[in-house]
Amino acid sequence: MATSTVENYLKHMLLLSEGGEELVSMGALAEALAVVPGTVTTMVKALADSGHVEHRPRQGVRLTAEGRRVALNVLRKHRLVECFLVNVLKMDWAAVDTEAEQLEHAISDEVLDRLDALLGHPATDPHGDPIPSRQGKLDSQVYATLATCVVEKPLRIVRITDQSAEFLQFVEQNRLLPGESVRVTERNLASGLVTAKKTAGRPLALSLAAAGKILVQPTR
Amino acid sequence: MATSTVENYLKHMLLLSEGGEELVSMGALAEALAVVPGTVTTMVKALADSGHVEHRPRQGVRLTAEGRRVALNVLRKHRLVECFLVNVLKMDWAAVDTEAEQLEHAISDEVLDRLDALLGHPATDPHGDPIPSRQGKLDSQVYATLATCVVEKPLRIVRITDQSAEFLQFVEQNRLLPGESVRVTERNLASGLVTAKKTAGRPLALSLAAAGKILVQPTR
DNA sequence: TTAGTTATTTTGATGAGTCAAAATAAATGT
DNA sequence: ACATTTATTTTGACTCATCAAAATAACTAA
Ligand SMILES: [Mn+2]
Ligand SMILES: [Mn+2]
Ligand SMILES: [Mn+2]
Ligand SMILES: [Mn+2]
Repeated sequence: MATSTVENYLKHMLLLSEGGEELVSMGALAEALAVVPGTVTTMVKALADSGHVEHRPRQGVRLTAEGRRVALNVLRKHRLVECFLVNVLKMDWAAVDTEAEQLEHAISDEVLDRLDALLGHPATDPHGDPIPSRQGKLDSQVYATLATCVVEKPLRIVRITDQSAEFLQFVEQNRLLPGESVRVTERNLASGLVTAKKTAGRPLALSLAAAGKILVQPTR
Repeated sequence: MATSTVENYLKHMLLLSEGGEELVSMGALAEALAVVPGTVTTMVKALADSGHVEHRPRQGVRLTAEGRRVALNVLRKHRLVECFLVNVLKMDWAAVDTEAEQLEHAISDEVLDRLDALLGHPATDPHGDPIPSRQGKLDSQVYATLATCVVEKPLRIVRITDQSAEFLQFVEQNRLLPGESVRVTERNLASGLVTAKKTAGRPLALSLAAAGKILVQPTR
């Protein structure tokens, strides 16, 4: 069995490659895993030996089919556990990522299946992040964000792509949760400000950086 | 935070001392943890340095108040997780010990509290093992077993003190689960055999060793 | 081109947890 | 009392995951 360290390396490679085939840089991986770059180089060489990744020295690293399989399984555990913590245990959605970071390595495939059934086979976790299927299929649909969407068009929030407690609390405070309706009333590239408005409520100002973390789709 | 290795050492010391103050031998601990005795000596010295245990060289080891506190918390997690797996996820009671062995190190105190509430603050786990209270109180009541109880007296099964899947499956097969009524119709020390009888059903033969793992109390 | 900047790799070291095998202490039996 | 058996401790070695700091390769700007 893969150690939790190995599982974390593989999961973060999957996340950093956007689910695709792109090479992930050593630096990005070091940053994501909070270790120094030299550590990543060492580990990646070991992962290449065990057949989980393909290492292109000085260019980057990519998951093999086997590495991707393991990574998807860990990601599925992470996101289903988040669902459980929020929907069943009623925990704060800003706190569950930290919890799931540990639990994703501790639950068996058997428990995973039963959790999935208990929760009714959800497609996304509480942040709108897609849950890989049991067969390893991961939704890779590309969405607009509050930083890139058409102005004045009515939108539905589908996903928040920042797991930090601070940002998630801000989102909750301002009722910008997945499922909510919203529209952008103004966007000023020069000042870097986006103004969003919910059907009921006063306009809210966001930086472009913050707006870019809120994924939306046109209301059908 | 204690590593999961440290948590396992402390938890097994608690179990091997029967919750009391007795010294635990290095050999017993090595056996329980499936490591060689030399490893235990090394680890116990480290645990003594960190204040979790008191080591009497060549005699044994015992938990300090702090070590006991940590051990009780881990044991509480283990047993509450077992309850969750059996009562909520409907898993086989013979399989949950292995699962809980990992999960006991991965869940936070926050999740522990919420699981406890979800389950309705159970006093015992699916095997009848007492769950330490949030305050660190552990029921230490001494029970008779099918190997020691009075013959022909009506009894209620309260606990199975063997976590092995084989034994638990045997117990389940023969409906000797905690809560069930039973009485011993015969006990032969020479042959080492105990005959137990449920109100409905044919008599069942058990070795003294097996009978000693089934804890009972007189039906009130 | 060439010098400087940045990313990556290499090297040497560390801590945690483990084992094998040798050394030692304690308990036991005659 | 002494030799033998058994439990424990010590020693030296190993794996995994990590860091600090030096070396190297690759990119970038003059
Ligand atoms: Mn993790
Ligand atoms: Mn999430
Ligand atoms: Mn454990
Ligand atoms: Mn149990």
